[in-house]
Amino acid sequence: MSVRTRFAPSPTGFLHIGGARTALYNWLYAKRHGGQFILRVEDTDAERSTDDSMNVILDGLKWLGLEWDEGPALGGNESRGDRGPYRQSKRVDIYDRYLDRLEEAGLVYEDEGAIRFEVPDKTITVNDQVCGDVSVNLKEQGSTRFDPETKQEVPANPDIVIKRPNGGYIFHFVNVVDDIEMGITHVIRGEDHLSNTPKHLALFEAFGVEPPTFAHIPLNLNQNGSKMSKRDQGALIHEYQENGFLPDAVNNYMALLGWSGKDDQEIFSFAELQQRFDLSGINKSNSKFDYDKCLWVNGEHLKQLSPEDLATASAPFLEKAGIPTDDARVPAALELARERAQLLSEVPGVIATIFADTVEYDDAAVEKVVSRDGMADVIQALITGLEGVSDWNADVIKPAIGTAAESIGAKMGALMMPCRVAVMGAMGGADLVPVLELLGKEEVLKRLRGFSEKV
RNA sequence: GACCCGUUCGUCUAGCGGUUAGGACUCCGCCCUUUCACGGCGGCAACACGGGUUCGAGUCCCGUACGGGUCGCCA
Repeated sequence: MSVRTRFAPSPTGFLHIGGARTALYNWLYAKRHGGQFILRVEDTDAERSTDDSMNVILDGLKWLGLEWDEGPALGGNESRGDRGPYRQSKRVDIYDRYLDRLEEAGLVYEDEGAIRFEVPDKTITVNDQVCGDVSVNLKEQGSTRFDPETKQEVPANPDIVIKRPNGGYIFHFVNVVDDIEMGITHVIRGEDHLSNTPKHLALFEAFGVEPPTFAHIPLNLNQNGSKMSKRDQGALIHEYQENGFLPDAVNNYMALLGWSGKDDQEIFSFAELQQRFDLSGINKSNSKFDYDKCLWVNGEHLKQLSPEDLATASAPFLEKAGIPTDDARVPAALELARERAQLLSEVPGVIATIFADTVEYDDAAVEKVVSRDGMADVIQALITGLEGVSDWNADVIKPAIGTAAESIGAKMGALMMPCRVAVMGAMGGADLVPVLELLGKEEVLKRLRGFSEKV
């Protein structure tokens, strides 16, 4: 039987990193085993669900490259796949049919207008692929309830509500019905659902259906050790896109948060993840999100990007910074930028000066250079030395700076930083000599002369 | 509070009875670069605690502590 996994988000208006990671694991598992990845939108709570909030999630999945074989189509009501519809709000007739079956079997009853499913009084064991066997008796466990207000145990009805008085169906019921109807073979979901799973198993049994394989993955926590909320840094997928992360880098980092390839490899291409990912590599304990490491992973992916992909990925950020993407110097500039940027959003900052009409001087950097003795001579030597360069390319420029240094009895190193600040405006940035080449002789001399007035 | 899951450097992790407990991020040195980075090398830093089992426990068992989760007519 072919593997079928699903991601079943509730349309909240955000694609959260926890949800995205769950989607990733389901996607990888399905692809690894040549199966299908299904997207199903759990919008039974009509008041909270809008098309817009659903589309945010769909957009996020598409950005990550987690395309679904079956599910709703972006922006509209069309869907692909023959087991739809893939939005629970459109599946009410199916749920009605399944409820009829439970009624015929005498397993449900009415309670103050709601419909309850009577759970069996016996031990139910979840054979979880990550957590092992977990056993519980729902009748015993659910016979009391903790009241957070009074902090006391109060009597409770262990039978689960599956339909509201207003006719709306409840998560546990629709989740199981849809997994049956959609032929889901493997349920990979957050560990917060582990305690719900015995209820789901009871429903599978009531329908006489063999349940899917379950794998509950550990949760991602924030730096404080509590569940990531949308306010935490790195929590929302669309922010990764805006901040200049590469989708594959985000996938890479998410995979690492809870899964290990069991060797020392940390950087995985998307294709490698598909090859390597397996449930046996999922670890049991919750992890804390580390933004710094996520940045590092992104930087590594940036280095490995082909020149073409780098250009494509950088384009929106260059445009936002006013750098013309059709400038012939852009490819060379991007090569200079990639090795010192961790985010695409940092790329323009590294190379902007190449395309600028005027230099933006960093006051601290200028101060540091200008305060040195003999700086006027240094700048003048640079001007004179570079004026004499006829064939303007890096191989000639660099020795010319050395010669200029000799002319005033200085070492070349003593000229590099002043030259950098004079021409680029700051102590940091892209490799100096290639920048000089890209800038062109005329512009470099113009900047040096302009700077000499500051000295 | 009851039930469930977990616990190796600050963080992500390797380890599946015998290891100088390995790697990565971060941080700090040094080297390379006659600039900024990259890179290379090195350093700091961990088996929650207490009992067992065993010739021998990070690895197995039981407690305790701590963390997380669930206990809805949310998903």
